[in-house]
Amino acid sequence: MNPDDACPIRDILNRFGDKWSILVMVQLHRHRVLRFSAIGKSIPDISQRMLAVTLRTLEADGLVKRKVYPEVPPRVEYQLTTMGESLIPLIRNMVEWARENRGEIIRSRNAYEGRE
Amino acid sequence: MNPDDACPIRDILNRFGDKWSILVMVQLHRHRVLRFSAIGKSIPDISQRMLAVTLRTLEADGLVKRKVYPEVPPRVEYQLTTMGESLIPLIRNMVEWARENRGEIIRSRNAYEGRE
DNA sequence: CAGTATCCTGATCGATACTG
DNA sequence: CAGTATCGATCAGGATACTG
Repeated sequence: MNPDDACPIRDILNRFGDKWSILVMVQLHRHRVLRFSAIGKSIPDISQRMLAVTLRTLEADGLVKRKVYPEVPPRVEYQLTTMGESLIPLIRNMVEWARENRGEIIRSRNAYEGRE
Repeated sequence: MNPDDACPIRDILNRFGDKWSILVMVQLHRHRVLRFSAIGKSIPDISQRMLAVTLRTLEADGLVKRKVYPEVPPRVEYQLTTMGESLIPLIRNMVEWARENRGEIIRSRNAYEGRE
């Protein structure tokens, strides 16, 4: 009843409400481990900047682990942490819900447009 | 072609990534039915404008039903649609996850700050 | 009461160029 | 390869005032 009940979600969920975080996490989950450039290829329309920013944020939150190999040329590998993996089932549920309801939402939007 | 067309999750989830949609839906779920001003009171820091905008979007998407009573002064009641209700369990899971992991995320953020 | 209409600010995001 | 730096555009969101 207290609005604070939903407050933790605001802080946390806002991170995944951004444009790329969920997409990056899904790719990392699918491939287990990916290099920077490989994530970029798996998400063709993400810019280098936004990929870096997104990975930095996910890393800071402890959802993604970053491992640097001291080689030349440099190699950096990313993978989900245990906490990051624990979020995957929830993301999957959301995707599933979106798939099931997308048609109705689109229809509703069109109807709403037409009624004014 | 818009990438949102190909990726249902981006189109749908972006709506709930905004600042107020989830909070409004949670309030409507808890009270079953609420008037405009009552939602505002249950979410003290939402502006009148953002409440109206959020409700309009949720209504357009078919997640919230709006009922106007032809009275003076006007009375308008909002409640979740069936589709809106179907989203509540997923939101609850997200809130639950956020509660369980919030501590670790905060600690991770602090550690990340300190390491550079 | 239940909203609109304006105006404005800060954040988000993208393009481009550059680097260890 | 794996980034960072800089700039500019776009947009979500807030403050305030007004209305049927």
